Amino acid sequence: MPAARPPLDYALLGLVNKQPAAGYALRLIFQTTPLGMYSDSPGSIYPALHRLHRLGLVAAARERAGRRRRTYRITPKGRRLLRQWLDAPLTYEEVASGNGGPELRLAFLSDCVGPARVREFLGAYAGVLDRLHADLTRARAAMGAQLSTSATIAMELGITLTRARAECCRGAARQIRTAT
Amino acid sequence: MPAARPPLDYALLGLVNKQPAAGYALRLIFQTTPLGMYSDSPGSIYPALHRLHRLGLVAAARERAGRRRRTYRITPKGRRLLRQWLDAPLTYEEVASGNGGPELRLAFLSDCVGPARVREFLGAYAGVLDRLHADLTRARAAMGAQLSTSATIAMELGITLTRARAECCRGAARQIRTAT
DNA sequence: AAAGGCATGTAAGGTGTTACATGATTGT
DNA sequence: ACAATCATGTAACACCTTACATGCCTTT
Repeated sequence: MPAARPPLDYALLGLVNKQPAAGYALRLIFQTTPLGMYSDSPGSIYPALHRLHRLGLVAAARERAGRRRRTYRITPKGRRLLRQWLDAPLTYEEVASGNGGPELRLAFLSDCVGPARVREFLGAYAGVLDRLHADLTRARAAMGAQLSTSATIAMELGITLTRARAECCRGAARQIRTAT
Repeated sequence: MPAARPPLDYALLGLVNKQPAAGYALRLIFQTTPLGMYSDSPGSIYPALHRLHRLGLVAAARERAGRRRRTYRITPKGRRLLRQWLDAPLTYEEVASGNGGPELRLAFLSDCVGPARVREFLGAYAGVLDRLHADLTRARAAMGAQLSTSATIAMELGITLTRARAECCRGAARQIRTAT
């Protein structure tokens, strides 16, 4: 199996999979959507596209007409890697780490798999979130009174949002179920 | 003003500010609390402590009795930097970037400032979240139908959680207000 | 013709990750 | 004595950030 790539690579791969695009257009997407958590600066996007190209995950094409521009599209190899990343089971660590990994995968899921898999993913996500919620609740009980006021608030915030996230996932999964 | 430090440095600074601790104990904290979003591996914690020491933000002390261990405590200079980081106004970018910056600051806030400032921070956070919520809602409307099913779900998830976060903040702020 | 946005690129520096390595202390 | 845990450290590598740099195209 190929080596794991950084999140930015998967974000780019997912975007060019949906539709071929140039670096600048991808930067704009990062600036104007909730994907804003990723870089958006030329110093990270262009090197990332170069290494995706070097790895054979995307193909580059110069455009003749108009502006000097390099359009990238995904290759079969890139599509395989993307698919593999999307198919990987959700781990507790991935969810607990709190980087947007699961959401990123969710964003691209429908471009590669059917609604059944999306529903399964949402169910798994909700399940892991339940476990995380239980652990956080336990941790809060253990730390109890030694937390400061604002630390307690931060903790409660984390717990509440974990629960809300799980409920959102279940709600979305139900909608998919009824729509199928 | 001193240069901005990476999030891990502030996390460590906030922890040793509350109570002096050794590297290993700090690692355990990262492993067992919602701070788990930060490293926890020896290869990141120890170098981070070394550079905090080099910068004069923490002081190190070998323990004579028992295990070979190096306990770190915050210095006045470190406390100033921590305070400055906590006092900095919340920016839209900090909130939108979606790394846990605001929550990290919140976690340590009560160790340095009074409840009035905590309340103010929560209010500001809620306000920025409202703006972010409006922008996300607008972005969803703009992208509209060109999103896939799962991408729509991811988008809705982000919007819903942004709102939930704002409500949590307001709820917490109210509790502080009544408790004062 | 000038200005502003489009479009890409690179270099330096710091930082996180992974893997490896060492040794002391405690428990059994 | 042995194992597990405590406790720290380093080296290689890839990555991101920042800053700088270039030039074309479109608009005014």
